[in-house]
Amino acid sequence: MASHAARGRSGGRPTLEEVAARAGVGRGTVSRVINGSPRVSDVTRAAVEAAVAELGYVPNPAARALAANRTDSIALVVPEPEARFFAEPYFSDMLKGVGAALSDTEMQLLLIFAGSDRERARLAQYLAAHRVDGVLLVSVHADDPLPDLLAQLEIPAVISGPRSAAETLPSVDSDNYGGARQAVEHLLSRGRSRVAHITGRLDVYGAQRRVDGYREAMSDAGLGVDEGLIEAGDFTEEGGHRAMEVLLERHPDIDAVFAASDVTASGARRALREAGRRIPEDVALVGYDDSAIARHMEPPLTSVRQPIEEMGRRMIDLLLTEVADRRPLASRGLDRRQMVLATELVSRSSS
Amino acid sequence: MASHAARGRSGGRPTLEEVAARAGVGRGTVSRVINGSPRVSDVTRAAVEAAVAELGYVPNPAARALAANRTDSIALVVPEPEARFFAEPYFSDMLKGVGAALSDTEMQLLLIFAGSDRERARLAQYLAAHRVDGVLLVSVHADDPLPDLLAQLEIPAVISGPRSAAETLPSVDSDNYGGARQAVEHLLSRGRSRVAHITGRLDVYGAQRRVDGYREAMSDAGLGVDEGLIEAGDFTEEGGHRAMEVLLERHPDIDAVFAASDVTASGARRALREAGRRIPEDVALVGYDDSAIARHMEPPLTSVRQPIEEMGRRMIDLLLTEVADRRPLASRGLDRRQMVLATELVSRSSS
DNA sequence: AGGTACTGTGGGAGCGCTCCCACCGGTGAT
DNA sequence: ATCACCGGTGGGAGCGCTCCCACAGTACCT
Repeated sequence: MASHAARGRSGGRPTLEEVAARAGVGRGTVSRVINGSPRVSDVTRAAVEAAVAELGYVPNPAARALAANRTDSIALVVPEPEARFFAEPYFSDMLKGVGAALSDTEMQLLLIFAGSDRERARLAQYLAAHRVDGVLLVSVHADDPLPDLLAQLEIPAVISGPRSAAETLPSVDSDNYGGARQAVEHLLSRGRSRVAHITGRLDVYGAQRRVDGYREAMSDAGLGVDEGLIEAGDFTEEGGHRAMEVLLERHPDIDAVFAASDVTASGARRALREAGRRIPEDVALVGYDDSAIARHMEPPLTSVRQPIEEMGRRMIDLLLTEVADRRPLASRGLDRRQMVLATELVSRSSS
Repeated sequence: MASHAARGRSGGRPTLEEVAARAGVGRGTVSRVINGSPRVSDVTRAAVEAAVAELGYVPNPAARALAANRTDSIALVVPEPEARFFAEPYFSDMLKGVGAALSDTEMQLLLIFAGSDRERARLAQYLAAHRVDGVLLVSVHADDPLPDLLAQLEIPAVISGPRSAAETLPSVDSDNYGGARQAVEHLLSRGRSRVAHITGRLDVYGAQRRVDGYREAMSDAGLGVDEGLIEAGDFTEEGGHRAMEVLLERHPDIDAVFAASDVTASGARRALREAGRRIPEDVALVGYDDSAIARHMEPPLTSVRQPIEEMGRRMIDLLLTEVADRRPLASRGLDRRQMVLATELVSRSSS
């Protein structure tokens, strides 16, 4: 009869109230069971769970969000046009790690692109409406206003790749400096000495750190730093190609290249081939990211592996902590909030 | 003073009520302005808009969802592992079209992968909670239970690529049959006659239709259909490679291949190269999708272009109509709900 | 015996909207 | 004048939850 009344009344989805009636308990108790509170006796819990199952009850997320003031979803914000998102394996790996970390959770992930001004305006609106409990920021440029907006709206955020050495947001990064050193030291250990570097976009802090690593590895090896061996790229294939052409023109005797990304290395490889250079006989090549591109290049590309999936997972960990701790910002320490993960050199036949 | 009271009371985000007080009107009126109802005088509207701007009011989506019983978001469901999503340009193009169509709207797009059983269970839960107003289904297999689940939950859905000739869901498709005919007729017009076909996954209706197109084009040309010239692929590079090997073994005299996707064609190309066949001199090759792969292949690949972005846009149109019309399903006609878009052959040097 | 404490429970209040009905005054038909 | 009607408006009710306070019951001290 209770069941009949419950089902009959609405014809639509059952509510908490109906489950409560069915189980012969109060609303509060059902809510406790649904939310896994320990303060419910086993008997009652079982009765409620039975009622939930019989009625096919599923909580209404809108009601929950309104009452509890949380959405149970977080956004992965990509401040790039979609095209780059698909082109660079970095993002798909990141998404994989994030997805994995989230699959144990009730949290829903939203993927938001903010490449164009229009998309950014939309995003701002979205955030202002507090449609997410937290934000994962990937690939942010130094002058991006997004972090400030987030701070102003008091939305917890974690950034991958700090914007500078003085990053205030919690961040997860790989050791760009160390990775670059590994790459250069590897090339030097192979007997190369005219090692060039094609950088990434220099408004990305990680790209700068790779340059630092390159410089110091060269200098520590007693080779000094020839600024002419450094040429700016932008993480794209085309940028790598162009930079390599410039470098070859300037220093035809280059015997090794450290490129700031695999995609960049792929462009460099093309330029090297066009110039009749053999890889690795004439010029050894090392990339960064250890993406699918590296494995499938001809010859297979030596590359610095960043634990990107792992980074994604760590970012989620940090973010969920931020979201859970709703303590005032000031009372929190900056202790465990900046993490740096080690890189690994994957040696293949290009070097 | 009103402003002071409004801001002072909560310290948090302003509410409709506070905007109303500030503008000296009732709640209902503010709601009307926010939602663009025409039943508001210009003077009042201006006053409300001013108050909204001054207070920086942004509607609370949770409250709105609860009261209005809609979420203003739709999901793009990809029943594939993420890897395939990134590997196949089909999805990124689709996403682009969908995103473009949605950018004029208040609707938010969610991207949901349902590759693993675990992800599917999550998705089912998500849909049961009615967290989206509608669903876009991409790349659905014939035996997928998702459409039934959606029907049962009464969630509007649009499918890209009908599951069969008797598809009941609204759908947007490209003319697979016609596209295949174009491809084959093109090869025949180039003087080829031993034309092989590497199919897609045959549990995808579109792949079947391409086979139909191939068969009828061959038969209409008076060449008859040699079943030995048809070999099943699965839309992957590896599948294309394998199928091509089989075909070459069976019919070494093949002089043309129509592959069911560019990725498949890429695999076929590799097998042809390995067998010492030149493209197009010995064997002409035509793909399907006109993706970036086709443009960058060597030699550039002739391919059938599907207007994927356009399909994405049309799907959104259909879906938004479904969502708006909340009429009982029975009272609706099936009239304009199945659309088929024309394909176009892009001729390049592989044929 | 009377506290005191704690577990388990019920249910009121309230989250911020939308929906809808009631109402006001002005207009045109009768 | 009378009435119907309509554009414009205010505000009550209610959406389905969570939060929290109140309170019954049991157990364990003094």
